[in-house]
Amino acid sequence: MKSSGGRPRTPLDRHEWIEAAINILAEQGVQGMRVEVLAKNFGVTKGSFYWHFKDRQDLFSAVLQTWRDGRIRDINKQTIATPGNEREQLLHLIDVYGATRNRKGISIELAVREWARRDEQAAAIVAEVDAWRLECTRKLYLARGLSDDEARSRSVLLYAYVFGQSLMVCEGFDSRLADFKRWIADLIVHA
Amino acid sequence: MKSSGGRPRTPLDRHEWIEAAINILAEQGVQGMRVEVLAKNFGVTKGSFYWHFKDRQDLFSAVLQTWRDGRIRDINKQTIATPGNEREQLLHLIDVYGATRNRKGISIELAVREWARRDEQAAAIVAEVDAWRLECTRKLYLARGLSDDEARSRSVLLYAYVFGQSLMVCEGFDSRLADFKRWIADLIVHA
DNA sequence: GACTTTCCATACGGTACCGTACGCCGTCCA
DNA sequence: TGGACGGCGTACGGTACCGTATGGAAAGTC
Repeated sequence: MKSSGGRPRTPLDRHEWIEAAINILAEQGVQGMRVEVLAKNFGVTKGSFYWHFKDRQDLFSAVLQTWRDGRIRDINKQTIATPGNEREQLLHLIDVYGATRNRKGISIELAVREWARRDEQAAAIVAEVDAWRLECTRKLYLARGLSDDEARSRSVLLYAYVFGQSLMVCEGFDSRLADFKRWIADLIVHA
Repeated sequence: MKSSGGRPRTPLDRHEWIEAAINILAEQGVQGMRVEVLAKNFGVTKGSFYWHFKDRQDLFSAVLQTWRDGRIRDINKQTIATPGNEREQLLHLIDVYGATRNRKGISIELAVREWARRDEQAAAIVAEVDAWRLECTRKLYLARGLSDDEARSRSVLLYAYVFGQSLMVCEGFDSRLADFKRWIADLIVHA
C-alpha cells in the first residue's frame, strides 16, 4: 500500500483515488477514508487530492457511485439465467458470500451498509442495489415455477441470510458448520 | 443528552459512563465513543472520566462486558421454554428483531458486530453471545422434535436472517413486505 | 519561446481528540 | 478542627486530521 519508493511515473487520476479509498473502506470502514492517509499511501501530499476532488464528501459520493455501478454489473453477470440452470445460479449466489473467498467483497458490502445506517446518500445507494438484487433473484425463482409472492419472500430471505451470515461469529459452534450452511442454502433455494 | 443545566447532584459512577457510552455506540458506532464528548454530554470534564477509567480502552472493555452480560440475561429470559410453546418462542425471537420496535437494541447489536470485525476482544465477546444464542434456540428446535443437525442448522439460519434483515434497505421493494417476513419466519421456524 | 494547463508540494490556520499533571473543594472521620 | 480522600476542574503537550492559499515544475500549445 506504500508507494514504491520514488514518485509514481504516471500522474494519479480520480479513479485511482477512488480505488484506494474503497480498499481502505473495506479494511477500516467509512471513517478510515481520510484524505491525508490516502495521500500518504500514494506517496503524495493532499495537495494532489484536492486537485482531483472538491472535498472529502466529493470522494465519498464517488466511492458510492463506483460501488453501485460495480454491483449492478456484477449482479447482472451472476444472474443471467441459462434456462433450467436457475437452481445452480441461486446456490452459487449464496456460495459467493460464503466467507473465506471473496473476503474483500464482503467487507466492502458490510462497510457500505454500516455507512448507510447513518448517511442518507449511502442509504439511497444501498436501496438501489438491494432493489436490483431482489428483482434479479425474483426472476430466478419465478423461472423455477414458484409463485410471485414466494419468489419475493425467498429473495428477501436469501440476501438477509447471506449478509447476516457474515456478521456472525459461529466458528466453534460446530465443526460441521459447512454442512449446515449447505443444508440452509438448499432450504432457501427450495432445492 | 445534555446535562440539565447545573451540575449533577449525585457524583457519577462507572456504570453511568458505560450506559452513556452504549447509547453513543448505538448512534455513532465505536468511533463515536469519545472521552471528551461523553464528558460534555454529562456536563463535566474528562478529568472525571479519567478518575473512573484508566483510559479509553478501559471503557471499551467495560462496554463489551456489560453488553455481553445483558445479552446473556436477555437470551435466557426469552428462551425459557414453557413446554409446547416453543413455536411461539421462536417466532417471537424473530419478531423482536423485526425493526421498528427495539430499534436501539438492533443498533447496538450491529455496532458491536462491526466493532468485532476489527477488534479481537469484541470478536471474542460476540462469539460468546452467538454461541449462547445458538445453543438456546437449538434446544427449542429439539423440543419441537427436530433432529440435532436440523436444530443446529435452523438456529444458524434464524440468527443470520434476523441480523441480515436489519442490514437491508428493502422499503420500496413491495408494500407487502410485512407479509413476506411473516412467511419467512414460518419457514425458518418450520411452523 | 512565451503562455497556459496539469498536477503536485509547502505552509498555514483551525478543530477535535487523547492522556497527564496538578490543583481545588466538599465530605466524612477521627 | 484538621486531615484524608473521593470526585472533578484546569491546563498543558501532543497527534491526527480537514481545508485553503499559493507556489512551482513539467508538459503541451500556439
